Amino acid sequence: MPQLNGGGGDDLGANDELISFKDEGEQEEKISENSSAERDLADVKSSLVNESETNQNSSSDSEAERRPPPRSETFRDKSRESLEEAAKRQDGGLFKGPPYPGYPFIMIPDLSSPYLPNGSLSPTARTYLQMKWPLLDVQAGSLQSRQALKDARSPSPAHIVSNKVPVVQHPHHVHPLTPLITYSNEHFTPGNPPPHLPADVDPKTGIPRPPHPPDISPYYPLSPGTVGQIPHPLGWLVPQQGQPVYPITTGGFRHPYPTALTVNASMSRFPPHMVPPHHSLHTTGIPHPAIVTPTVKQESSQSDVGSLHSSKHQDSKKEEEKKKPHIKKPLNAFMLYMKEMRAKVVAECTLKESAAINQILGRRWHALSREEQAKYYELARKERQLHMQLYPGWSARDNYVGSYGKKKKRKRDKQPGETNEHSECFLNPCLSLPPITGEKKSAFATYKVKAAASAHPLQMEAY
DNA sequence: CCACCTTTGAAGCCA
DNA sequence: TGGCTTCAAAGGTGG
Repeated sequence: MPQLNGGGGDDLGANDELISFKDEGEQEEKISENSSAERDLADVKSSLVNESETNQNSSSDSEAERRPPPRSETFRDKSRESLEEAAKRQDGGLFKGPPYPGYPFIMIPDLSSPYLPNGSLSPTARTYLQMKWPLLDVQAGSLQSRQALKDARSPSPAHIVSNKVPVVQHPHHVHPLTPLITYSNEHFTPGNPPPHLPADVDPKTGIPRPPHPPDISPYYPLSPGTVGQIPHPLGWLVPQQGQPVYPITTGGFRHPYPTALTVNASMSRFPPHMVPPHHSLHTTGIPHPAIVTPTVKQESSQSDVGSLHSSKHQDSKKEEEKKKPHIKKPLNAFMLYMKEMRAKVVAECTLKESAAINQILGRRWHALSREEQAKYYELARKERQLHMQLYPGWSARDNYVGSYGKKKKRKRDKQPGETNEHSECFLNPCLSLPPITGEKKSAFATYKVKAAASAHPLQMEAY
């Protein structure tokens, strides 16, 4: 059941993602913490040639073996524990951060008071809240009531508001949708704001500013100066460009649903009834990029080509497909990571082939610390929530074979250890990466179920 | 022109 | 319930 049911209550911690973290072992954690991304790539570049040999000799160093199966229970226990501890800490004084650095979702035990006693925003809180705020807004949106009702932890609507107000009023905050709208504003038409939107457009960026409710002062102060006062919490997402709030994407990080996020931005500012239903049009009337109309998506009806179908039938089919636009799946954490890092890897490794890049990215993904991965997990969770908001009736099943006329993806008939890495490695040392696909997948499948047992309501219902 | 490759994660499907 | 499959992005490659 794709319905969002627990989005409101999981705000504190995205437990599903918490348990999604691969317990890579403390040893590897330390290693990854000590290694910067750049160094990682450098390592990949410089040592991968030998690494393939090393891996052969020391199979124990393989990804799969180095990382024991996720200990979801322990992990969750730690999470709860640290949550409580974090709460104590916040009560007691300076918010010093989580006792378990690897569990960033519990950094902010109380969103209603993300500030330090001196009034400043806790750095960690700041970082988290910028990812959190959109969710708060979402909460206040269409799902607010039912989520609040469903999850006892979820604050009442009043609380939601009260949560939101102090947060958004903070003078140093950045756009609450920052994490989500860092992808693209390419669909914004600065001079032509949606009719329902107030013509409050940032003169410099052309980004429509959210309205400032009379009872809420500067809701999302997007003035560049303000935004620039603090480091962008999602610098990992935001290319260092002139537009910190809506950095674009060329090349690197084009969001799957830039307009969706824009919609979310709008949604966050508008009452639930204004939230667009699950159709392909954004509130601005611009088709949602996550929605690929069959005419654009070549693969939609290619199976019909050469068949005996009449053009009439094809036309009707096209019409049918037009009526049912293809809504893409929300990106998962790794996909988001790939989007961000691809350009960098391409630049550093002088590679262009995505298969090769993805291998590197996959490796780097595993080298990320939990904190770093947590950002992407959290963002992915936001993505899913937003996606559910935008397309309440959508299900991944809709994109399954047959439902959209897509061809069946070819089966992967390679054996687990049988990759073409060697040939590619010959061409490029960056590609000497250990094959870890099968093991990881099954490992994930295994712990996923465990995760479900203790997952937050969002996933609990799915299982 | 389009499937394939390659990665991880989410979710669907099936026994 | 567990395991497998599909899809999401990306862009070069090859049939």
